[in-house]
Amino acid sequence: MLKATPPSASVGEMAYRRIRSDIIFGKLAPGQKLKLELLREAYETSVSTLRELLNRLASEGLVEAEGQKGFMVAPVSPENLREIAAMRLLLEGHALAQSFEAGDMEWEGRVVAAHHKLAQMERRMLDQDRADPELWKRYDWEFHHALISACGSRVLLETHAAIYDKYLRYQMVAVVFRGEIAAREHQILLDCALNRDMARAEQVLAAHIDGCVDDTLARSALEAC
Amino acid sequence: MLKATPPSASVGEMAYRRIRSDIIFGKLAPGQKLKLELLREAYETSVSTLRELLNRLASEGLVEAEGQKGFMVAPVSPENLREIAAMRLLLEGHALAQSFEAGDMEWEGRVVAAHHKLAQMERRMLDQDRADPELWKRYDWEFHHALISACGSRVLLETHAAIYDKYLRYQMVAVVFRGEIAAREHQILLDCALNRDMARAEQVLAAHIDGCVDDTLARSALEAC
DNA sequence: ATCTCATATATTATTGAAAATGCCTGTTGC
DNA sequence: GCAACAGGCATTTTCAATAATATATGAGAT
Repeated sequence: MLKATPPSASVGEMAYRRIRSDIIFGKLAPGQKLKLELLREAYETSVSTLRELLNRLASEGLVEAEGQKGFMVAPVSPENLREIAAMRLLLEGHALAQSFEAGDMEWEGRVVAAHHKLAQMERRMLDQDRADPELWKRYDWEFHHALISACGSRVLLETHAAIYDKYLRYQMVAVVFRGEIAAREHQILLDCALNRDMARAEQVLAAHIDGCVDDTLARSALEAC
Repeated sequence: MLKATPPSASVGEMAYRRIRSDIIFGKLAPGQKLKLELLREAYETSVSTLRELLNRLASEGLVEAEGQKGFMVAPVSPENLREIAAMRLLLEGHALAQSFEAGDMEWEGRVVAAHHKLAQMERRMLDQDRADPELWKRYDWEFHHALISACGSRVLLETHAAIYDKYLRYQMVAVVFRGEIAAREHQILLDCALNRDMARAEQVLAAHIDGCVDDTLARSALEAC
């Protein structure tokens, strides 16, 4: 997810990242039609290159591609959010359990480091000082990813990453900041990780995700979709 | 998965299905380099169109796309098979439980119908008479899909379908036919569904999948990868 | 007024060619 | 003999133009 830009990247790869990011962070609105000609100007690339990455995004589920009628940003709905949240919980919960089993010292280091960065950021966000949602969400991702990084399954990690990004889009369209609650839950998750307390971790993770879903649904006009 | 060809389909869509099928059924070998020019001739389409669907397949994980070096069929490995099998079990098990909860009469009908077709096919396979692995595997898919079709989550069903196809490729590269065992397990799964016996279903499903994995690993030269 | 059909416009899907990049080979210098 | 560099070939990546398809517009009939 949102990898920091690797040294060199092809034109298509750059455009892919930009469009993907613009969808996730709501600059391209859900349901919006994606006209090739307009995108070509906006992202400075040719239609063929565009079609390549739009197909990729369609396969990921961030855009829809009903045949012969072009592309549009994947629409959002409360049901879809709930399904994605449930999916995230299923994948992340399972990965968490396996990570707790297999995690070594190296893993603990990653978790502690990621939590430190996230916690600092959360403190800053609460001070209203320099709120940078994109960076904050990157740290949130890095923490959750670190927690499950010892699960031992690439397939699981990749599937989780794909779902996480879709989940993230919902959070961004209704810019939620459940600062204090989330921060406390992150703290608890860290403690659970270090003590390998899976039962409590699962519980907190469920509350963490469900809470965000409720918040997102409540604060946005999503119900009206 | 392997939808029966819809009435009209665009050139790209046709080529996509053919290549996808050729990968899953082993006509395009794992690790094989996919040269645009050769594919263009073989599938009678242009490079740009090809790149569109190769990008799609790359996003699905059936081909790899290391940047500036073209495409190749996704390689196989024992670890990857085990990860995919574990993933299938996680998704299918969860979906099964929810399906058992929510399944109505309509669902039971679908399950019974799908099982009937599959059972007939399995009988035919055992007679060595007209062995058609592609059709057999389609029915296998339809049965497993019917079982979880009442789970209530599109996201879950789509994610499961993607994983199932990758799993299927492993079965095809080492054409396994565990006829009698699989048939009996399918029968038990049907009974469990009608009786909503989730505990036993989970158990059988795990054995079903694990058994196939062991068989695939044992019968193929996959260990050497 | 509204519905239908034909025409025109806009948009997408597909193609083939040009530019960029990686890869192999053969040669030169040490 | 071996390593490194340069040139040429193979392949991929990107582009702009053509063909196919869908959407919008408007005239004529009911």
